[in-house]
Amino acid sequence: MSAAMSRGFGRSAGAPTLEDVARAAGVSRATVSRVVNGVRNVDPVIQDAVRRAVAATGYAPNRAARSLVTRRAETIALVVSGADDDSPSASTAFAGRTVTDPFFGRVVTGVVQFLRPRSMHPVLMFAESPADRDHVVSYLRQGSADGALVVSNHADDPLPAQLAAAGLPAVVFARPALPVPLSCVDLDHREGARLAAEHLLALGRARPVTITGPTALPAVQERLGGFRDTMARHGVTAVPVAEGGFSQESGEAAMARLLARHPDLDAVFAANDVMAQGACHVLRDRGRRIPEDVAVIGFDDGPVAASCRPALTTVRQPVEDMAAEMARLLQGHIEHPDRPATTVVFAPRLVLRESA
Amino acid sequence: MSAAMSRGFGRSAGAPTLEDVARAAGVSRATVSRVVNGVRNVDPVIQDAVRRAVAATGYAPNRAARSLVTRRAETIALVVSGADDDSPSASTAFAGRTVTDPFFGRVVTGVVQFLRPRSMHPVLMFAESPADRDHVVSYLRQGSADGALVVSNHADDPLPAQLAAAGLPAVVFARPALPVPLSCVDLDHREGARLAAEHLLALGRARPVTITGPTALPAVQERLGGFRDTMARHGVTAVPVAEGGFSQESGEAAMARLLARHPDLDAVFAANDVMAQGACHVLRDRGRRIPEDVAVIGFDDGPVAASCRPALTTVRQPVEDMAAEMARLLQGHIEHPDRPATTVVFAPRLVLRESA
DNA sequence: CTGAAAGCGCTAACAA
DNA sequence: TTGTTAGCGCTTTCAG
Repeated sequence: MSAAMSRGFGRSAGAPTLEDVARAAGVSRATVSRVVNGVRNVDPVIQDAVRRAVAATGYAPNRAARSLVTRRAETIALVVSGADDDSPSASTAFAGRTVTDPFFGRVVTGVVQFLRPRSMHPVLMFAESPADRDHVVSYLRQGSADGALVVSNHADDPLPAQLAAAGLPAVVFARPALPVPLSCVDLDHREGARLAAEHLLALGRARPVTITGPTALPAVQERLGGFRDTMARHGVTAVPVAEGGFSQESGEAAMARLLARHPDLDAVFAANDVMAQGACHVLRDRGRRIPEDVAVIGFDDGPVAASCRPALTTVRQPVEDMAAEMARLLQGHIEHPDRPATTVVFAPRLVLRESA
Repeated sequence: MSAAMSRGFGRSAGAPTLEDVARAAGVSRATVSRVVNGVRNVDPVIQDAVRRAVAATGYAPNRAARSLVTRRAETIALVVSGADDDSPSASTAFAGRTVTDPFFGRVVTGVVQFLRPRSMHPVLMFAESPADRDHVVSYLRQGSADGALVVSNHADDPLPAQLAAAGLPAVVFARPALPVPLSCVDLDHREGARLAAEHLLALGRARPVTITGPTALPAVQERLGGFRDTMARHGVTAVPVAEGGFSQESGEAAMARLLARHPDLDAVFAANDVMAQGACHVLRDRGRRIPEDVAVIGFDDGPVAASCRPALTTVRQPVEDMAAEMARLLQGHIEHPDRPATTVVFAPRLVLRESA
């Protein structure tokens, strides 16, 4: 018996390997591998012996070694792709806005909901500069992740196109401004706006205004279009608009402008809950009662909607479901590389609370 | 020239390997490896040739292969470890609460702040059941990640102990209820509570009450202790207490109870901002003006603190800095396995806004 | 049904 | 300074 063997399982330090388990069970590496990976055609008796040996040695398969041969990382990247940030503090500020955004938390929730049962976990990445985007691409090309889930908060984010060009599996949240040959999940924004408009109309409001998000976003355009069209169809031809940036401050500013120009407004449709909340603050400060004097409807139904006062009536976007669907689509593309890109559109729902 | 070689770089499909680059540059694999990894002692001229070949072939180093030999995943796990969930919907509900919690977003922000410059990315994991925790441990033992950053929201989370027992590098956010030989970052909770108490005292409030978090948490105990001690030192001997669960609803309920028993209260110190917000709602509904009739102070200084009305005066916890420090500590433990565990305590700061 | 053997792509001694 | 070589631990034909 060699010195090495007399040391026990052949290694004094380091984790036990297949080799160690094989020796302990008195079989070959191949057999242990088959048992560990649940491949059929293994004698139950041997199977048992192997399992015992695995437990005895405390064996854990080495992921790198496995990936090297299977060519699968069993990991996917969840990329938050923001606008290019030109500010000097870019490196420290980065996606703080986004990460703190409850919307992001809901996306994570949905993605994890799908991944967890499959024992997979997302790698979080932020891309806000050309260098970041290249990094994401090379991360995937290195095989560190099998595919990417992209959530952009910028209208013409170049990342989806880069990913598509590199032939990497990816799925996008919300249809990009420029069409890209990638699968994506989206909401029927027009329908959401219609829901809001009809509710306001049913409430008898005839002087509505709307606070939009950055108009470069297709989603923003559709919400605006859907709202106006529905109002027009019911005889309300002019709907004053103020553009916001999805932040509470921008919502406050937009509301203030709208109030100055249209003091007689009786309803507000904001492109997201956070801006709606900002609008509520301004409205209250100006002495308007909500919903008596002014009805307010938000969009998203994020955590703030229920926790602010008055609680927000809003158009719910099933973000968790959408995110889970993204993960499902991505898995499909990873397993079937030539599956064509598809778009899955979700239906919004009006959630009635106190503000309208 | 062989058929294989005439096909170009030797492979009709698959990503280019070191071998391909070496051939294109007319050098050995080892040299290419040195250039790619920035190792010195390589002739500048050759270095250039290699770089050119890398660009020409579109080479990207295979992470699995590298990890296999370096024994480093260059990845760390960010684990959100919740209480065991017994509800039937556990698998779908999981850490939704936590992920949507802005606190979590701040942790991610801080961790990424440290990791990003190092081109590393965190893998998100949730652990809420014994099975989940075992999974986290085996994930690390497989070498999928080099270490773990643990954020528990449960007093006696067994995960830190499991990690320590397995000898895996890990750092914990907030000192665990049971001492564990792991590094951790924490806040000086007593000091934070002292800050709040002194401010209330300076405001002339003499009938304060406090809404705590789950009292099993050491942090909660210290905030309570610090608040009471400071009050006592200034002659306020009895401070009514109501226990909450960190949620807005629990804050509302606690406030209602307190109000019923002590209608003459003139100040509230809540263990977090969310409960403080809930308290404000109840106070307002009962006709109390804030801060004129009742001064309210929260804890954390999360996103809600600034966005609710009245904006919350609160004790700021530098979560981002703490999270970044966690990552830094973890890196130290990964690179120097026998470095002893340490605890880094951060100082809180009082942020004055409108509520007190 | 099981074992032997050939790599996956890369790094790191060790030679030259 | 550069090349040669030996694996890292695993999966997977291919024989038996």
